[in-house]
Amino acid sequence: MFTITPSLGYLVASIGGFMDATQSKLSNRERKKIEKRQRILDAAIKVIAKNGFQGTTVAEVASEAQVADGTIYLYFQNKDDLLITIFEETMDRFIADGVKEIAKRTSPTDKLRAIVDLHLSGLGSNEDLAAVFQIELRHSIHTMKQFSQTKLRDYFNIIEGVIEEAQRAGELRADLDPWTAVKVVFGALDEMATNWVLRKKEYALKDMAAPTIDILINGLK
Amino acid sequence: MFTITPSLGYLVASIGGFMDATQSKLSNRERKKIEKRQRILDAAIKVIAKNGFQGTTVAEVASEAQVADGTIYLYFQNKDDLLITIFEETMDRFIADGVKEIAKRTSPTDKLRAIVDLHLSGLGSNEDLAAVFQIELRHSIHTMKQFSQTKLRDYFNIIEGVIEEAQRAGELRADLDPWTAVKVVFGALDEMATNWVLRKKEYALKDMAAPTIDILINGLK
Amino acid sequence: MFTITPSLGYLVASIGGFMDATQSKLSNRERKKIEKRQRILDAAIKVIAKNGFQGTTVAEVASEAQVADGTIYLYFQNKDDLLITIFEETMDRFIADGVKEIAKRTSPTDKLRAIVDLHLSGLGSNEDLAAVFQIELRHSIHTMKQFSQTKLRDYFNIIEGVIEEAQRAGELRADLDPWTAVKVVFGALDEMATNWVLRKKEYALKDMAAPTIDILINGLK
Amino acid sequence: MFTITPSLGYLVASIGGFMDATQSKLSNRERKKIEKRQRILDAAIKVIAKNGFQGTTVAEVASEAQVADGTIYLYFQNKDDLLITIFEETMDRFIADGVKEIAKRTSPTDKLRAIVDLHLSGLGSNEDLAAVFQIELRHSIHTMKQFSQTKLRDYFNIIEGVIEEAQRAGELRADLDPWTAVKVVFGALDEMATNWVLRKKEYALKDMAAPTIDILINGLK
DNA sequence: GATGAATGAGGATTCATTCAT
DNA sequence: CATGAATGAATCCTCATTCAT
Repeated sequence: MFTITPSLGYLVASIGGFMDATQSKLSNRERKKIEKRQRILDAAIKVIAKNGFQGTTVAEVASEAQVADGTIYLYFQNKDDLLITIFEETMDRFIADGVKEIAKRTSPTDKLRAIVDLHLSGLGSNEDLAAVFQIELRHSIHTMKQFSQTKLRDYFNIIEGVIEEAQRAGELRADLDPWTAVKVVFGALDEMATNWVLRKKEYALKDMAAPTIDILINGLK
Repeated sequence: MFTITPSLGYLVASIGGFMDATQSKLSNRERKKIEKRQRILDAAIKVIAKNGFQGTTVAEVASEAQVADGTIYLYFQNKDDLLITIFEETMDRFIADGVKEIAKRTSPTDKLRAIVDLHLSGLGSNEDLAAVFQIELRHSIHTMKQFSQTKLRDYFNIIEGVIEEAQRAGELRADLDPWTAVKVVFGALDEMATNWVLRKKEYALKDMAAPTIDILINGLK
Repeated sequence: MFTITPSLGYLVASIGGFMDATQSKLSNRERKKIEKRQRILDAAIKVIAKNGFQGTTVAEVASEAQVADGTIYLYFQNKDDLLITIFEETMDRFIADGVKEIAKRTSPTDKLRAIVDLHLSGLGSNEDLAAVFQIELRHSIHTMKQFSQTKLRDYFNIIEGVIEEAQRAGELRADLDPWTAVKVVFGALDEMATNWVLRKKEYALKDMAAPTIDILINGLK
Repeated sequence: MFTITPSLGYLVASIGGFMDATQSKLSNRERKKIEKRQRILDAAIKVIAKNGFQGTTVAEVASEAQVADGTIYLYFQNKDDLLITIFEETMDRFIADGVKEIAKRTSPTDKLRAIVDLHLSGLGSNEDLAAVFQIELRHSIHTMKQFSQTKLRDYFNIIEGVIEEAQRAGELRADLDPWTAVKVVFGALDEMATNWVLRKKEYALKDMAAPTIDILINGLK
């Protein structure tokens, strides 16, 4: 049976907490702040997707978000923090969704299918976010020291957990190193997404889910 | 039998010519220029791998190459050109090597094995080059308009050719779209390399060749 | 009677509008911006007069104006724009003054006298501005493509209008091509000014008005 | 009778010497050097006319003259020296021609006519030279300290001599300050030339000689 | 809280000049 | 004599960040 690794436990909890916060009753002032914060994040995603992170000026994000330059700094520590926040909040959502979908299924192979589906449909539904994720973040993970690779590792852990479970259940070859298998799976998904971004999205990313799953499960079987 | 696609023919020829040129008799002055050019490129790879492309100053490349700042501009049009040249010359070498190795083999599956081997050993033998390739270039392909994706497409074409050949020979499933298969293969290789770079190379990249081939060929079979 | 040519009408209007704007109630912030802008322009005139346009660094203008380097770029697009603005705003003032003085007089010969007077006293009252006008601008009109010769043409048109009026009134020879006469008049004024600048102003420029008028009117009579 | 002012005497002598030098028998090597020097000067005039002095690179002059960059420095001290030489040698020719033509005529008014003719036809026959003279040199006289204004003064002296002679002969008004008259004359000629250069030479400059003389002599009469 | 004017450090690039060949 | 590769000082401009209003 698949169990959430300890390192993921806090996530579910914290996300839950976050959710609660947004749903609880907020004063008008607080609601406006949260909305403005989100407007800035959305503006950042849009602008970074177009110009790249380094090519993006704080001024342009501010303009796109319809706030003053200085306002950005009331919500984020600096330009880097903007990117880090985009990454972390999106990963939180991804991981939470992944955990939830996995919990719904019993067959490990189905769980793997669900991950592939979620990954590609999640990125495929927001072109700008996909561009930021596939291009800008990869870059920053390498450059920025502060960049938490924790979230990424969490995501990998989920996939690994599913694969190990499938191996134990006899649905996938047991002789494979699970970590290598994770990389092949993630690599295939990642390349699908990157390619889709670079090719300017001539097709729907989620349509690539079925053939990808086909090859992967076959290869791992 | 695998045949070099027309679009690749010129490459082999031009590289051959280039090789001849470097081996032919050169004046002292010409030899020095070629050496200095290479010294600058090597310095650029080293510095870009460490600081990222945007984080790299021309002055630092010059200093690393032990030339004056202005000298860089005698050999390259601008900072971008440095990156583009690194990409194109490396790809030329990769593609030429790939074409050569493929020509040596008759079994399509062996050809695929050779590609995986070459890809991972090629990047695994030069850590800095790998970092530039996996991180900085991916980023620049997205941002820079001038970036020729031709070389990348050439490389993809080679892989695609091998896969189609294998399908025709009955060694791989014929029902798969070759282009999707190419992406899965390239994606897996790419992720292996990126992961190796981000994980700071705790292991030898070429050692990942065997298990990767295993999964891929199995999945495509 | 002298009538403002259509192409000049907008000028008078716009200058009027501009004047109104500066006199209307402005917030403190707006007033400061206008003052700072003018301080930069004055600094630029001073420094360019001393070192020439190419010999002038943006840093020196900033230092003279007691602002940061970057501040220059909040008010002007680039270094060229600084020179163009000096030219255009000064010409606007010149032309507006000219039009006003001409309107006050009825005798065409008097109008010509007024132009000569204004031209020489205008330049003679600000040594630095004169240097920029006689030396640096002449150069830039030739080099910079963006340089609007419109203002200069406007000024020429005013002189031409007066000369034609004088010819119609029988005060000046009617057999002369007005355009040639304009060049002789402007040439004389221009040379007076240039000479004064190059000779380091050993005399008052406006004192040259009377003898210049004498020769010109005599020659055109 | 017109007499060469003392300050001009040396000129005629030195020019004579120069002439002799070029006409005397020269070794092949010496002839080639002189030719190369002239090729560089001509190239400089052409390039400076197109790009302005500051916009001109030594490399471009060298390329236009079909010599190596370093060769320029075998013939001229530095970039400035190139411009100064163009000015001085051209002025020498102008002044020598002027002196010669004046000597041929007896009527002071005719002498003035000759000066105007020579000035405009001299500049009008070489567009590039005219551009350099009217635009670039004016600028450099102001900026460069090393710039000898002696030659210009010599030229002015010639015109002044003719005007004084004409006044003594009763052909021109005696009440005018000759120096002012010189400026008006030179100013008119100069403006004609500058205007011709800036207007991209839509007409022949020498055709402006007659109407200009008309106004000037009338005005001075 | 929000603004946006001001700052000034930082970096790519140019080009006159030199000098080894 | 001539070459042209190499130098490196010099400068325009950008933009993240601050802070007075």
